[in-house]
Amino acid sequence: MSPSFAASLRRVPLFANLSLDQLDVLAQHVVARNYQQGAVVFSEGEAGGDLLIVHSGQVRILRTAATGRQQLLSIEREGSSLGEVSVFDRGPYSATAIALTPLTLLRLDGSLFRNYCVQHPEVALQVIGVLGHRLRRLRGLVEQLTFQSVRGRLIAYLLELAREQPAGATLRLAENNEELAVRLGTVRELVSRNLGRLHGEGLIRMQRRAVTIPDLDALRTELEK
Amino acid sequence: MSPSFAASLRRVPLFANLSLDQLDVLAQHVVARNYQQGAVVFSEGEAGGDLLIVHSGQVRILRTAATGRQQLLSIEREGSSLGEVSVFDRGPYSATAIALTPLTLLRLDGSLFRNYCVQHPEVALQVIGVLGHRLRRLRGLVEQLTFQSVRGRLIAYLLELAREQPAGATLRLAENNEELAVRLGTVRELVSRNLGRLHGEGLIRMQRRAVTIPDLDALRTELEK
DNA sequence: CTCCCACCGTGACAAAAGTCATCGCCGAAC
DNA sequence: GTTCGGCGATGACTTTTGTCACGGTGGGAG
Repeated sequence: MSPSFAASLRRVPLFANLSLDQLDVLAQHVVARNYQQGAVVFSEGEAGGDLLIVHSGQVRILRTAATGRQQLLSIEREGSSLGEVSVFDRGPYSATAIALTPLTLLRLDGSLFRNYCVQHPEVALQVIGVLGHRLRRLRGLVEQLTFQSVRGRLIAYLLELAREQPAGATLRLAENNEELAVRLGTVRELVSRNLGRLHGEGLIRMQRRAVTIPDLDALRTELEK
Repeated sequence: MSPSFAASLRRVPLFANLSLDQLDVLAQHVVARNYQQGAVVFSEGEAGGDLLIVHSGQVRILRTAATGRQQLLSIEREGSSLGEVSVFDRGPYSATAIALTPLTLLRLDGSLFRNYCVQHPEVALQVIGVLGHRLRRLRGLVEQLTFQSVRGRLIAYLLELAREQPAGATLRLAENNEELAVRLGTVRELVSRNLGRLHGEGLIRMQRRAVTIPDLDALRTELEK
């Protein structure tokens, strides 16, 4: 017997407006699949078509260049959905998805989901909401990439991390410099140098991968120029 | 008497699935407004909420930095819609819209349109389609910005223009270097220099603003490195 | 015809980004 | 304890990007 995924679907924003009964029905159409950490879930250009939902774990969504350089677009966690765009325009995936942790995805047939959206416009509106959110974030990324230096993007990211933390707390960089580089759209060395420079200037303190920001405002000011 | 805008609405992809009668109904709720060339339709951060439709003319959608530099996100023409994201999440506009030509926009009340999407899920699906398209384009932009030099982006743009032309034809640059810079996310001088360099290398021929590409493949190859 | 003015082109720098190679350190495996 | 491998730091350069300042030009307004 396959387990019921209704409980998992309940945590999916896309399905926020559905009743438990409705979730049960959907859950019966869902197929689970596991991925090892580092596994490629799908690649840019590949044909998509189904809706994927993160049941557990995290996925990196990124774009890859021929040179091997990568740019992180987002990280999707439990409850997030992937590949909605492909579901609706039936086009290929426009990015690559790689399991950041051990990962379980639920797959829902594309045409089934499309139909479901027609039958349940609330769900369609949620899809719109999710896409809208992505669009906003992506525009932010574009802005950072065109207007800010690597330094600026790094500072912005540190400030973002700091916002999720109690003020003054030391934050652990979960990623290594290579991953940070992918996030910021640059290369390892520049991350290293810029962290070093920020440290040298006293704007951050660092020991190992633990960062403290002695003066948030000073860092913020730095961002404006 | 206000004119009927049903004919105009017919050309809007969002409403592609609606009958003429339905369009007539919608048309009655629409308010037109004119803008001079160069006029700011809305600014980033401003509160939105209504759906805007390009009745005639063109709008530039762009993001602006504090320094005055700009990055073009898209150009919307007759039949395109603006501000869908704000309609559905009721957030502020995430970009600035500026009339590129004399412009007439139709405005449709946000909550009315949201309701309409619930009543007519086909319309909601079209919204999803439009947002999906934007997302794809924007990801392409992100890729260009992170992986390509100004030169590369310029070449890519020239090739894109060339694709819309009969092969071998000379293409007119409709934009001046300043506007090209905004499109490519850089500054005027770099556009000038890079065009000059491409010319010097024989990859393009230029007289005034008329560009010919003697060897498309040569230019394409150039892009890969 | 002449005078502007909007645009283009460029030289000269300064700063940032990216590449390559090398060194050192820490922690896990043996 | 020793070894090895992954990761971070960094020096030395090259290339690209961006800034400032000027000089030139062509086309429209008067």
